[in-house]
Amino acid sequence: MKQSNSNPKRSNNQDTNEENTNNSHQTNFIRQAIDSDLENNRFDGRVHTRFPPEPSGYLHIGHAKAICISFGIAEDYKGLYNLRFDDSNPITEESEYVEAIKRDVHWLGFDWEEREFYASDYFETLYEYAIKLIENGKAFVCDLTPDEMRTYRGTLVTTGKDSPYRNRSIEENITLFQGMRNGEFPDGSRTLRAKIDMSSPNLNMRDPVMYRVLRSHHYRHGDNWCIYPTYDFTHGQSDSIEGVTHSLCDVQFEDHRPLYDWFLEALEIYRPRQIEFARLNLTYTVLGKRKLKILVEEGHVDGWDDPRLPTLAGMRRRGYTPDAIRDFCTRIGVSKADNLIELSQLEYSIRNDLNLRAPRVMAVLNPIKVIIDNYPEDQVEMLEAENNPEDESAGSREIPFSKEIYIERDDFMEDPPRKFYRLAPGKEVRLKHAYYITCENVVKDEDTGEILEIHCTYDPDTRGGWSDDGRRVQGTLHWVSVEHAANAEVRLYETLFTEREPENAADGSDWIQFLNPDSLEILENCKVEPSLLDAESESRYQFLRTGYFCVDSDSTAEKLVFNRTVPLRDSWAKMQKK
RNA sequence: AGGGCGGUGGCCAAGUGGUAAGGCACAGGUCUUUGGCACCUGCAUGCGUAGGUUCGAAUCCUACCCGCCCUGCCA
Repeated sequence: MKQSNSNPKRSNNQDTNEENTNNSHQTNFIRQAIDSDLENNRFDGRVHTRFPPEPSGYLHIGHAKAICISFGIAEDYKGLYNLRFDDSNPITEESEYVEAIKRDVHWLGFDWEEREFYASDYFETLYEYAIKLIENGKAFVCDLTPDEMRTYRGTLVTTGKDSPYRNRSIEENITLFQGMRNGEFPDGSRTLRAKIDMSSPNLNMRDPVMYRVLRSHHYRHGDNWCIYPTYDFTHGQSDSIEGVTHSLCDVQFEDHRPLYDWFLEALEIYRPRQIEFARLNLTYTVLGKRKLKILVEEGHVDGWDDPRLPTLAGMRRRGYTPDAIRDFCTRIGVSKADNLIELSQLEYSIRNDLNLRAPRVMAVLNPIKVIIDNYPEDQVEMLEAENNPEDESAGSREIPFSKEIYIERDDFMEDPPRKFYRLAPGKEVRLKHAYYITCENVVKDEDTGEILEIHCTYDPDTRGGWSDDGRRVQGTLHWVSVEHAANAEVRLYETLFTEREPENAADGSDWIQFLNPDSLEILENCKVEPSLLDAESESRYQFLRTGYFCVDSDSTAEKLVFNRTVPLRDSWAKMQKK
């Protein structure tokens, strides 16, 4: 019955497969730097990293890259990694984001154990650090307004000028800074600044702001503070406090590294090493907190977990697996060069993963009815179907077959072109797991000419899809029994943007104009095999011959809802385009 | 224009003076009860450009060109 198994060569390919997938020992410049630190015993043989998101938005695939780099390296080196919320700006931060970020990092498969930290928990220490710098004459309270400060800072090509408040006495600075903390001054009226060098070519070194007066409710510390430290005065010290060895971040912070080092040296505290890498860019989408936020808040998409979004929440809902995302991250590598990764690279990783784990199932997206004239009127046969040809342990199931079935409208053509291996008048095809059928005629709507039903005959000797006479058929179609079909809504997604680089398309123009009006197509009238009736939310399937789909959270027993994660590769479609 | 960082095939990316890994994409083929998967083959006489050093240069030197980032009391 079940044809003695497929290709024997398949099992021999394990080795090559292994090498291609297991890229975790790929080297890159960061690992080399760590290797060298290990050799020189720079951090007593420790490797300790961190991922420091600001809880002001959801994580996206670009963050996944950063997480995989920082946490992945720590895992490989048998080191430790911290999750630290960089929450020094109360205006944009919310605990909803904290929860979402934790959920997403866990989902990706990383466990930071008890090492969950909040930069805001270091506020008191940071304050003491600030006092210490003032006492050492390395920080001062400045009364310049934001506008004035901008003027004093100078430009890229001209040096800045010292603030007139730069030479206050230590005592006065202490008093004033305490006054700032005590709420004696209005928002924005004073800042605490590091006393570095107003003529530095690196603008970050031109007496950068360390503290600002800001009466804003902190999601974690309420109204305990009315001064908040800036990123520069928070990040490095947080790394230092936590004993991080390698602080891996985006290249945009390269210019901040001298300042990162300066604060730690001035404070005479432990100094981690910051190393920068290039952020991820992906074709046909935007990555970047503020842009994603605009898409969500202006209603261009349906929330942070809209399956069209490159957020981890959206990708999860779309059907992406953590393994696929991590595989993607290792495949794209790490360097400092600007990059723009092709979407096909991501799609490869998810197809590759789902091919091995997603059960096959039959679903007709655009149904057309087929009546098998010579099949007994009320007969129902249960036919065996393997669940996954790539995984024997997945077993098999039974699916009902009867006189009336649905097939895909695209699988029939009245006047087919050459090489159309599907159903057409007079042609014989195989119904997957079932029988060979031959098309005899079609019934059309007299007015519109639309095909209403297709009449076929079947060959009872081909049960299971095999013929003893060695006869071969050109094509194999998926189908669903009319009587047993379950109704489903299927959501098909295209890229969110029509441009490969929405941000760099027609120069200077607004990226949002390139939103793809066809990014979502809803098919209401899909017919799926009954085994799907008890499919759980987020479970993933391969709809035979069409793509990978997952059960959406909107799905109910009355109305199944599926999201298309990614279509199968389609060489027939490709051929037709030529 | 000042500073920082980059430039290896369509897209990523190894390469660290000894004669251009690998992946994705693409093209062709084998196999096939998924036009899927898998498998095979092809795909940089050249590493931003021009000079130089060397027996030998993507790797070293010089000059130039191009790209990205930096003028928030955001991170």
